[in-house]
Amino acid sequence: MAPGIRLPRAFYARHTVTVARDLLGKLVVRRRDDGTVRAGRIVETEAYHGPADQASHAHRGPTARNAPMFGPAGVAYVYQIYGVWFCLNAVTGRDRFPAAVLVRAVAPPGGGGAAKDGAGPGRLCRLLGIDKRLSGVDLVTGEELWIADDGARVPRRAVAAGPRVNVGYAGAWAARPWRFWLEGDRSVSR
DNA sequence: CTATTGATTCTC
DNA sequence: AGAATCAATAGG
Repeated sequence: MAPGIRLPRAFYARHTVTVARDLLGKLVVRRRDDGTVRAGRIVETEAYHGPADQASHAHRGPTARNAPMFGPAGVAYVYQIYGVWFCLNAVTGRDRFPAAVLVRAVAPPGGGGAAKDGAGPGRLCRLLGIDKRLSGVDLVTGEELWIADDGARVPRRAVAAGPRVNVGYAGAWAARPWRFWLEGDRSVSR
């Protein structure tokens, strides 16, 4: 069993941007089918908020792929991009309001290990063995994937904010400072 | 900077 | 049905 206390549904059921900031420093915990457990500390996130957010997959309404975003908070939304990479999101906000936080990068727990392995949303999913079978699983009650708080404190000044990446098509929404990361962490994507 | 890659989504 | 689109990444 990995260290820490699993985040409750109330953690996710807040404003997307608040959840994105608060997820920094938390642990993504993945239990694989063979029973082994892997974890990574979140060092970078992005917020996606509502049907009006042009950068969000939910902007064009519900589809088979983004259905979890329209459900209750505390559920995983995993999708495949460019045919190759998976990206992990945590659904946030009110039930039926499409919002989620993209986990963009994790650091190997314990500080050691290769920092590059968790830098970037695609690499993090490869590291933790996350694929789209995990889309729609409940992060609060599920046994395969959840997010935990091990008590690590994140100083306010260690958190940096800026525009989201690779969403240039989103017009004015692309400029919103809805990406958060831990300043100076080697695992933050670039 | 470009190539890759295939599920998902858009347009007939 | 076929065409266009990507919440990336690796390699020049």
